Amino acid sequence: MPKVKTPRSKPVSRAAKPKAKSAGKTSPNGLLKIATFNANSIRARMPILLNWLKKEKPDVLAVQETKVQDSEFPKEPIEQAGWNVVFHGQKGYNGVAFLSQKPLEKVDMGFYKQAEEQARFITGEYAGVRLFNTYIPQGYAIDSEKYQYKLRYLADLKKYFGKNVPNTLPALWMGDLNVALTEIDLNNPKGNQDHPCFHIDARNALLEAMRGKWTDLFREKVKEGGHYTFWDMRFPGAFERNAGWRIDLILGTPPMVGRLKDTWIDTKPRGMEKPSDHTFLVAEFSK
DNA sequence: ATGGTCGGCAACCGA
Repeated sequence: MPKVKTPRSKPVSRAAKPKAKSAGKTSPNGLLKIATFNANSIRARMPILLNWLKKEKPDVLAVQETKVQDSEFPKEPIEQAGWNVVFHGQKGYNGVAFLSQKPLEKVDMGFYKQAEEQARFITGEYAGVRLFNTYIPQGYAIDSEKYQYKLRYLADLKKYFGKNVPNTLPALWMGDLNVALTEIDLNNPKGNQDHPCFHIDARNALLEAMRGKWTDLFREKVKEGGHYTFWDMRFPGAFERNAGWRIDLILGTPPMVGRLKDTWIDTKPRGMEKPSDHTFLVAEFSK
């Protein structure tokens, strides 16, 4: 297959933009800045997380795979750094959180009853925008029960959104969706037809959950491939070769598509501390 | 690359 060799730092990187947004805690450009990050353990990623917040000052950061039960969640260092935080997790696996400048309102831990599903979903409202933060099951293998669980989870979310999110509501659905929607959203589409994150049933399940309601905001602005948010750590040099996947997404309802000003994948935090396998995705909206 | 590396947590599971 043709290898898409895109230098990670070139397009859509923060470095290419004028640096005028660094003073004060609130973005001086007056935009609503929303971000998402799969931390793969929030405790292991605390330095990179706090550095990033200090530098980027988003209004809200959605975090997935916190991998910590609520009693062990590192609430104090986050609050001492000046951020509000709500979270829900379980021991060792999954777990989601919102870090925000102002407290979120109407926070709800989930629509499911089981602990695992609850640890994959959190919602709240910020500045009149309803936010959904999900960690979609990875699926393990397409012939496994875990894959069926993934498809079911996406089908259940579709129902939930159908009931709770009218298209006129300003809303964002973000997180680790664990699905690359099209061939340009992963480095090796031909070799991953049967991968649980690219298999046609997973793609269709996410498309179905999105249909008529949710727009992939990064793809709305950036039409070329080669921009990824995840690189599998098990493949040596995956990051350097840009052998990645765009599976972390920020989706918006029509009002938020209209308000979208900019969106980018931040490659700069890598190397600051221990590297992680996912990186930050950001979107800015008019208020 | 039919591989390998992390993180959690204490033997392997999950990504």
